[in-house]
Amino acid sequence: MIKRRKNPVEMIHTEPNLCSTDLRLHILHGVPFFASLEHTKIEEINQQIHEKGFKPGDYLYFAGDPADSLFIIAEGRVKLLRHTTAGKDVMLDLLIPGEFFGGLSTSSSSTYLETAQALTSVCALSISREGFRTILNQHPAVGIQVLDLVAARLEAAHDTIHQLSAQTAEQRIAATLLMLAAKLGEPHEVGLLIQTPLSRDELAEMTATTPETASRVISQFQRDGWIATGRKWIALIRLEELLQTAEMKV
Amino acid sequence: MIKRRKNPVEMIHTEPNLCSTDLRLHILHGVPFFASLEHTKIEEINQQIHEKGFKPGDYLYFAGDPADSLFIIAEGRVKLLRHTTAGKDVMLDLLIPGEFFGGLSTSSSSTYLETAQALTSVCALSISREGFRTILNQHPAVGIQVLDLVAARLEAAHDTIHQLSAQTAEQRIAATLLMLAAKLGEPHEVGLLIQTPLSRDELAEMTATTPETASRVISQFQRDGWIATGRKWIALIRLEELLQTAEMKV
DNA sequence: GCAATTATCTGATCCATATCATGGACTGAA
DNA sequence: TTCAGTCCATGATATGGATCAGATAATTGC
Repeated sequence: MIKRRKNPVEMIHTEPNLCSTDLRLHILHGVPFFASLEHTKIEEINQQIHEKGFKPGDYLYFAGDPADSLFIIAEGRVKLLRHTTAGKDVMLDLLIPGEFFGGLSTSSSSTYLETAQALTSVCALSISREGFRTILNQHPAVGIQVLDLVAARLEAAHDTIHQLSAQTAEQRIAATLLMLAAKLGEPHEVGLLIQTPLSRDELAEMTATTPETASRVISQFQRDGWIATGRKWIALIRLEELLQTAEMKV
Repeated sequence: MIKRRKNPVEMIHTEPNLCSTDLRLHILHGVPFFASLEHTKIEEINQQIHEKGFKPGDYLYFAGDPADSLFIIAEGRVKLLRHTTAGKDVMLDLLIPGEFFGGLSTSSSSTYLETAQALTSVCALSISREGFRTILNQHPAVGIQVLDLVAARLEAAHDTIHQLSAQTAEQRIAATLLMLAAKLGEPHEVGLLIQTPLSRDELAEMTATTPETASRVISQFQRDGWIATGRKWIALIRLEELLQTAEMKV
């Protein structure tokens, strides 16, 4: 019987409301769509940026709130959720430092459609929609890079629609683990560790399954030796087998 | 027993390769992201545009083809498909005149991820990716409008993910009929006619169901008096009941 | 006008996963 | 160290929809 290990996921320790100026500038420089800007431009942008800290479980905003700000994660992890009227949550994205979310809603939709919730301690930077629009007008190269990133998200959403339409729960879970490892994976003695807290509930939210189904599949993957896992953590060991499962013909 | 009617959907008669210059300029003026450009600019853009005609069933391009052009539909209807290895098609979008598709793939994906297929006779305009990028660089307002349109598509894709994750086949079909009526609906004596050829197979492709399930649900909606339907056509009669079905708690 | 083909409808059966329930293990606070 | 709360694992049962099959109706081509 495989003995469960202590949770190897590092809990990110950010004091709420403690984003240093150095961290902000470091993050802003690292944001892909500002990469084409000069240092002085980024410092100008920094003047328009607000910052806020959140504890795990805190909500950055709710669906239905006025969509007046764009957010960028400086530290921590955030999930974007849509709620059903039956109370079931669907996780649309798990975001990491440097990623933006929130105020891209078009003018025809003046409220947030998703809810943003902190998975860990989070420091988030925000800029008003007007401020962001001004940057887009003044710097076409920024607009093109944002367009490329949103187009890439649209392709990823189409991947998900494809999976949900034609794949089994096991295939979707295998594919999701591989996607998370590509995004958040860190080599660790237990395997390629997905470096974020990840409960069976959250995995179910991402794969259109229930916690019970996620638990059955994850347990089977562990018995097969493909992953190592415990409470709120998963590390991949046999990526090749997971890849074959994800791509298997139905 | 409800007697089936002759197909009220008008078959669009476009001679392949016969987009008049008038039609081209009319369409280019109507494209939302060119709305901010002056007439002389649009005529300049018209110089870079190629046109091509397609018969129903023809493929504009296949998944895996080099992604070198952006397309705009001048006339007709096009569907975007992703194929599974098991041969099941998933329809991601049904596009109408004025809508663009194709060459927004980011540089990390140099081939088309979807297949584009003509549902009717189609006249399509195309411009190279380089040409389109030049327009974006020269006209920031165009880039911002394209960004808004792609962001709106991302929201629609998230809607679909939400539906696929948490709704029944009947709810998804009701929601899809309403979406199609909002996009393509024309008042007709049979009801609000979805003005495109639409078989049970195609409806199944859009709703992650099978043609048999689509047929059962559509027959039930007709028996309930909510729609009128026949071979390859559907008209909505009781939109309120369909809306309630789509939003019903699971 | 008729035959062939295509599209739709309906029935029977099967299955993947949800639902409901229970027990065990781990974590954190007192 | 203990206990309450949370998370996970597993079993039994129910169900929505897929699969397979056959019949009927509409359309198209000769």
